Amino acid sequence: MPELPDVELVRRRLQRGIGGAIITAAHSTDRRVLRPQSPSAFGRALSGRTVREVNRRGKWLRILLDDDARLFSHLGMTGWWVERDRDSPKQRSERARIDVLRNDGRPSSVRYLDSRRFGRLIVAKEDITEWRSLGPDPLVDGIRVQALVDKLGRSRRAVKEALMDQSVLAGVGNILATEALFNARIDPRSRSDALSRAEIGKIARGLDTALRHELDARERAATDDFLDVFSVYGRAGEPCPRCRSPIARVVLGGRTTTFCKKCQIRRGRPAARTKRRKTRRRPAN
DNA sequence: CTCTATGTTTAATT
DNA sequence: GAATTAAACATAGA
Repeated sequence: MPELPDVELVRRRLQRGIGGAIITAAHSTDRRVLRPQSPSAFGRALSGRTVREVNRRGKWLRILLDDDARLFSHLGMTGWWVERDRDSPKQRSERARIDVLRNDGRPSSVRYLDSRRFGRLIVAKEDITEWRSLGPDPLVDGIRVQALVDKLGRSRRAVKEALMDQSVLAGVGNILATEALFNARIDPRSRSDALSRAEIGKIARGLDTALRHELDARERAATDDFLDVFSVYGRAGEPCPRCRSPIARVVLGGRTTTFCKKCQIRRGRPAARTKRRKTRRRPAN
């Protein structure tokens, strides 16, 4: 579930649950999620510390501690944090837990759930490269059209692939990019550097609209379940909500992309590439 | 059984 | 070198 709106919701939840609290215990034994750190380092770095604040940039969360150490959390594809009673049993997908004593005196516990384990937990003394190399965050920094023009105008990739580049705008994933381009009425296969300034302005607006719509839906949702509040994402074959023509499906940058061929305008095509012989790589076994 | 999935990194290829 | 691509990671659900 994690794209920017989901991660922002999780940030607020963590801030409420453990912001200002003393960590009484922290455990994780999952070497996949902790890669490449040792499970003992996780507990050692967190236990006894006080949580100063919980921040977010793009899809990364940062939990700042009183000794200036910090825990970074990326949710991958299926990661999620939940607040539970301290004695609440471990779920199958639980990969880590942090138990705290809040300053209102109430004990609490947050659990990291992640069935596929694409997510990561990283303890560090300073900001990690993955965090520092993120582009501007649409909520934290706002979306500046000129910055987008500078970046998109220099890329020859399909505009949707460029939008999902975390150094262009942090937090834009497959859903947001798909929805933003539908709102902007621009074909996701358009060559990024073929777009006019006005069109990039429309993408910025479309992104802002999609972002607020999803954040709003997340805020009022009663559960953590996947929310289907999208115009075209996941709707291949269904009628376009604007013109009723069937929604098309293509693959860009390895990700399923849906759009309306009728009302999303194409601006140039991706760079011509020489045909390539079909080759098969043997799986690393 | 097959196919798909909200993300990122890595190795291979142009 | 850069840029682009498919595959890999691991699991659940339809």
